Amino acid sequence: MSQSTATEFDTSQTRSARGAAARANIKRAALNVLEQVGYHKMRIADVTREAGVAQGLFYHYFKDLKTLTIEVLTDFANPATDVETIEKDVPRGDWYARIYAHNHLVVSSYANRPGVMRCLLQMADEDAEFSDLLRTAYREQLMWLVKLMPRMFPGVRFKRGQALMVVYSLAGIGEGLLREYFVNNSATLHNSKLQVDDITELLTTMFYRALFLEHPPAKALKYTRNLAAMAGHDEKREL
Amino acid sequence: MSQSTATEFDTSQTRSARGAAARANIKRAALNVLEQVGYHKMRIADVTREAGVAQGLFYHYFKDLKTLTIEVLTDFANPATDVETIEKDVPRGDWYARIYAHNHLVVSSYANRPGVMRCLLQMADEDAEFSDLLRTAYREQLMWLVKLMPRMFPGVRFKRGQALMVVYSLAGIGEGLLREYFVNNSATLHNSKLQVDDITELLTTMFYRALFLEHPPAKALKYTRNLAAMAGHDEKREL
DNA sequence: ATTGATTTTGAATTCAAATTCAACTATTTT
DNA sequence: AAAATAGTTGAATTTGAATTCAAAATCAAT
Repeated sequence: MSQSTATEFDTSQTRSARGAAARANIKRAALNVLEQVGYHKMRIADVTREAGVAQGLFYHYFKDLKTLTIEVLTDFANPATDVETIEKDVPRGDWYARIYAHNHLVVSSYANRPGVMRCLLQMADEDAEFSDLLRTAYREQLMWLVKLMPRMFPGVRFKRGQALMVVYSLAGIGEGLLREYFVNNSATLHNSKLQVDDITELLTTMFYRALFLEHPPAKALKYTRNLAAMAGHDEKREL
Repeated sequence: MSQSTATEFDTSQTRSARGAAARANIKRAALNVLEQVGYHKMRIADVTREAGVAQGLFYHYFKDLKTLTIEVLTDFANPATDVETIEKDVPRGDWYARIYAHNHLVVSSYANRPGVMRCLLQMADEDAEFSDLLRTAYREQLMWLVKLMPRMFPGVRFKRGQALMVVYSLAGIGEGLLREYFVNNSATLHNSKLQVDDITELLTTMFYRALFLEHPPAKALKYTRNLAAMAGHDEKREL
């Protein structure tokens, strides 16, 4: 419910520029604390210490930690939802590039702010309203593909809701891996020292393969080009 | 740290069958509470009320909520990790059936105890040791496939760690969908009224497609047979 | 430079929930 | 059936953190 941008006034909010700055300062501090310790371990004292203000000031600007956190996380997540921006450099009809662009945004977010990404999940798990917000945004992101599926594959007579289910399953390709790689910092996965680009490429490749039953065009690939030969199902090689 | 099975004695644990029963009763109650309200909202009073005992009794058997929860969740998750059992009905070399069997277990768990599945994630997020436990088990599950990849696809020269990354990305196919479908009870997804079997089939199909660049054998399919035609990338149909 | 509004402080208070424990009950042993 | 041991109760206490608030500091306007 609370609004998205930084400087507005809403009864309990700021009356002057000074106040707005103080309020923003607390939000900045909160983002740091969230990144470091996560939502459940965060305390009001942590935030005010990080902000360098007295504990009581917190209540001048925010109702409670949850309200503050939701506001901070909403600010953080909002830019990510603008499909226009995401696809701005994508050539028309270049599906690989299009999927890549979407994935790149997510992978970057995980790479840059793993702690905050973790908090998005924590808060979605905590608060139904915030959960809806995120899930709706997520679904919107997927809808362009869902709507296209019937035209993309005119030979398929999709069942009710089936295209959506397919896209959701595809969209999951990244989640587990990114969490394991960036949030949990899995030593096993970090054995293969990968950059954001490599990971994005991997996810996009797998997505593309499941969607089109084709490996993406070789010219677009670096890290996964060698996987083009990963195909066919040789009955003779069992076990 | 704490051990897995129900009836042992470990200083603070039971000295008689009666005690063992009381202890088990509290665990049973805890599982119910976890299913209903989740870990973060669970209170000791909730558990003892559900168990029908006084609050003080809790401390006779458990150190704190976290210890109890980890024990309960470990009991819950353990049966799921036995690869032998999972694959017992799978014909040798039937990859579709093999992947299906693994997926079926996960989908069933989500369908039967969505709340507890949610708690697994909550606790993994909360406690590093438990997180390691789950993640290690998860990785072990994936390893059979990882180890097989080089023989499966002799034409591919895998880079260091690449097979693992590929398998992790595939394994993620289900996660987001299952969470959305069962934990969040997404109205949008529930539009297509699906059974456990259908969902398992969908996930398996997508997994199979990304892995082999082939649609699974039609005879194995019901819900996703129509998706076989979802293939090829027709350059002419843009937008 | 005085006034009035806004911001800031930090110690005191409140609060929800965990934790303790002395007394009580049930069961087993001798 | 008395004694010893184990299990159980629930009211009283402790804990840790949120919340309040009277007083102090800052700032903008006249």
